[in-house]
Amino acid sequence: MVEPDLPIAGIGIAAVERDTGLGKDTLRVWERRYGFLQPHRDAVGERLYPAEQVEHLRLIKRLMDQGHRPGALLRMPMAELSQQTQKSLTQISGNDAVDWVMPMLKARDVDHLRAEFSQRLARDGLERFVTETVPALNRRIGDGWMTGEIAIYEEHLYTELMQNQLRSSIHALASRRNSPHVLLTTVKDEEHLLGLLMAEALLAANGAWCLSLGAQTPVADIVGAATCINIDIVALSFSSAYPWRKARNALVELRAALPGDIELWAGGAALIGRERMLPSVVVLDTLGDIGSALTNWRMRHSAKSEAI
Amino acid sequence: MVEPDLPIAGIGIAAVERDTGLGKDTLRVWERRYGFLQPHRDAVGERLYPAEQVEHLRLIKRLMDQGHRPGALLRMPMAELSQQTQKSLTQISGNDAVDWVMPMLKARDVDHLRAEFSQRLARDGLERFVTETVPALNRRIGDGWMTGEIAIYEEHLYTELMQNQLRSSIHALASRRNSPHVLLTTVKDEEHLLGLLMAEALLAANGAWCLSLGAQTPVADIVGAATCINIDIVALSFSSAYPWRKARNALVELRAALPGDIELWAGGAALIGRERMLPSVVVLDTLGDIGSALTNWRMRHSAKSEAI
DNA sequence: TTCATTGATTTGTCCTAGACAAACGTCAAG
DNA sequence: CTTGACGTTTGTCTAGGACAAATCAATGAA
Repeated sequence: MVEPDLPIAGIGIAAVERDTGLGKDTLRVWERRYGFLQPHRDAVGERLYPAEQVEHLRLIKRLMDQGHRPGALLRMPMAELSQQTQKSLTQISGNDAVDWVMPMLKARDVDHLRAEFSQRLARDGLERFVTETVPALNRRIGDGWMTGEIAIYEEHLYTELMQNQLRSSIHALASRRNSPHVLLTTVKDEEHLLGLLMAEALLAANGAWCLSLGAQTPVADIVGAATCINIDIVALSFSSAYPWRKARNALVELRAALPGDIELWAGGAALIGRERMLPSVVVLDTLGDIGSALTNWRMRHSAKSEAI
Repeated sequence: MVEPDLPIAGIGIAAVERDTGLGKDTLRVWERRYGFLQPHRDAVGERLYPAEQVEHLRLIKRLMDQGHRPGALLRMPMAELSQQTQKSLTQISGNDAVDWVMPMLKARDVDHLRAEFSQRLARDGLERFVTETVPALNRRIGDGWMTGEIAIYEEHLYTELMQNQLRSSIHALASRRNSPHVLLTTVKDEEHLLGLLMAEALLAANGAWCLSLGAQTPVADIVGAATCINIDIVALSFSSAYPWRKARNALVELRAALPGDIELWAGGAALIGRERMLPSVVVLDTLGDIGSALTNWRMRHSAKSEAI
């Protein structure tokens, strides 16, 4: 009876929300206010977005994540938009040091990718690998996705392989004495684990005792876990795709719910440049700050325990 | 200027969605239809949910995930609700062989848990560990959560530790010749990774070359990846919480989209006893079937390649 | 019995349009 | 250069109506 997969006119609004990260309400209000994007309607009057409009929306989202404001972008025709993206690309790449990843990914050469990751990690050391190589690779992959150079599942594949690499590195590390117990996780709707794993790797490499709860832990659970397991620091990661407003709300809520003697550390692209708006939260602008933040913690902590 | 943290009357609807996983629309329509949960309103008329109502909602969500229907739960008072949870677990437990896990979990003794997992794995071997110990532990943990014996984050904690254990075991294994290339993942809305990892561990232990894409890969991406990476078998996992009808639809859709020479294997509690309804899909009733299914594949495959 | 089909009910999601406040850009004054 | 006031932009909330997908209950067929 149900025989779909006719030449479909588009995808529903929920699917667009999932694919682009733009809320349903936002999509509807853009349409109402700016007359921007008139999706088709199905027999019942529900919106059906054709693939090219979704692509358009993803471009816009990407530029918004880089700091552009919606108002301007929405009035821009598609051509000018891709021109904008080109501009933002050129300032990044040009880093030939990571271009080796693309051919391997295109060739789906999983075994060689794994080997290359291991080799570079062994050669450069975990700290340099995580602070330099991995971010460069991430950017290269992100660009490749933007330009259509690689497909979505290839990005997915890269992420999965890198996560495994990091996990096994972390597993091999032991914690030092006089080091904080750190609880790592992400909040609801933030499912990017890669940034969290990178942070965990650096923390572990610096001797911290780490416990990751994985992605999307409810606030109440974070508080429960942190207070019961004798945790010193709760660390959260927010990817660039995460709306800054939601991140702030989550952090404020968590800070209020957490005992005062447990520190709250947060990092990720979504928070860069917003430190001033988050009092009583330690905002780490870059991965490199983790090391010094840990040193700082140790100093404060040893001073305090000596004082007692 | 912004000075929150007065004795707050509750949290906003977006925060409730984040914490409970129930959609905003759903929360509003429940209120309209069943008069269920009348949250306070702030000065602007926006909903403010007190903590106890959020707790109530989470209990309901939990029971819904176990297959109960909303209609009944929403009319039930809080007391009867917790009674329900009690009932559904007495039919299980009674396995003392895994009771050691509870005290450790209650004591948040992470280091000892890790050690205990490693030790049992080394003693019993990966195959027996995955087919016997882990399922028994999973059941024990599930019961403990239902009885309120352990908190949600403790379950979360257990899952995370066990996943890490399995991942590092898998990492140490190499694939044999004359073994299939297997792509593992779950479909949209199925986020339980533990079952998938258990399957991957068994496959890898039997010499298969495994590639996991993690959870919730879109069907189109699965097909794209499988056809490009020279995959022999696509393996999917469905937890007991997943509606079996949705699982069937996903499998049928995937089977149709996948080239005929790629096999489709599926397993998990959601599929038990439904094999007959899924022609041209290899349904694995128990984890123990994986070994024989692999042997079977090897026989068929070596026979075929000799025939050529 | 066991399995598929039909019809009634439940339940989640989408629709419209109005409203408001937080975030941001701009300009002026210290 | 920084700080504060003001206007604009922009996301999210609210309301009730509507529909279709999922599920339950009962029926008929193998």
